[in-house]
Amino acid sequence: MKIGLLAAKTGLSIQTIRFYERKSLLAAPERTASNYRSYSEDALKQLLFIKQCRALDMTIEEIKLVLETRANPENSCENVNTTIDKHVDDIEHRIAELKVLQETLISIRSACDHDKKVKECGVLHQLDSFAEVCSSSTEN
Amino acid sequence: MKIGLLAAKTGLSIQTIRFYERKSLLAAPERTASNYRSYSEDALKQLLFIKQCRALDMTIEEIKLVLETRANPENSCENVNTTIDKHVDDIEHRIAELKVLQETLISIRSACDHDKKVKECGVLHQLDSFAEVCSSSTEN
DNA sequence: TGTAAACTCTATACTTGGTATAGAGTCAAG
DNA sequence: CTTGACTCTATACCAAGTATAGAGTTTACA
Repeated sequence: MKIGLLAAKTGLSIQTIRFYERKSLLAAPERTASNYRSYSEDALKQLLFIKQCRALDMTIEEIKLVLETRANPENSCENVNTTIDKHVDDIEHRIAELKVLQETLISIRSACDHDKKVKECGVLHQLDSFAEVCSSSTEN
Repeated sequence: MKIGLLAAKTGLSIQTIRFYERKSLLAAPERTASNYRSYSEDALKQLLFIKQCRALDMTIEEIKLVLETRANPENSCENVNTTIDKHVDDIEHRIAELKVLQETLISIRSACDHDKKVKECGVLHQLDSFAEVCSSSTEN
């Protein structure tokens, strides 16, 4: 099958498929006489696997590692599990960071309830205050 | 003050300061006879303000908007508040997405408790299953 | 058979928020 | 007077794609 059909079947864009090939996530396929890429069913399955991994927010390097491991059925799957575990950890950290951020933003936002002028805006004053504190502390 | 001192005072790198200038977040400063950038205290305050906004994960475009609004004390602060509100919303969405992701990953991870071989690894089978489902459904 | 639309090819530039480098010029201390 | 620290511009790089130009190919329809 040609790249357009593969793109339609996977829901990925043509450029993304070529991008994955460049990144060695997907083996370079056969070419027709006119130099068009010609894909097998295996390529389709591989792409769907990759898409699933990307949906789990794994990086291309992580996916590459998983694919390499998967390629040999006798391999230990240890580093696949390690990759997933690390990934779970990363996301946990990110969620924690975003929660702190969220609270900070909500607290700042509460400083200006109504539509005021810039000079009276509590939000802007809050954003400023950090700058002032740091500025004076560096003047020592 | 020269850029190295400004970098030390703000905790930003020299390249980042020049980058903000290129992005018009920071006005181009005076230059010395030898073409070195020469910054005022106001530039320091502005940079700390920007740093605070970046710590809140605001984009450069968002910060630019806030800075422009802030520049005129008689302006309404409405769009500053709108920016913060939108930002809170964005983060909320992102947290929700990450939570779903986290659950999916943990569920997948639970499919392989011990260090097995690739062919027996429940994690890999889970990652595969999505591909198989999609693959067969596109064969209709 | 002609031709126009739809498809594919490569190569390149753009995005965000910086970071890192090369190669050149400048300044201060010993 | 030279060495080291500083600064300058310009350029390339990162992730994970997206978008474009300009050329060649295939398919459909008249």
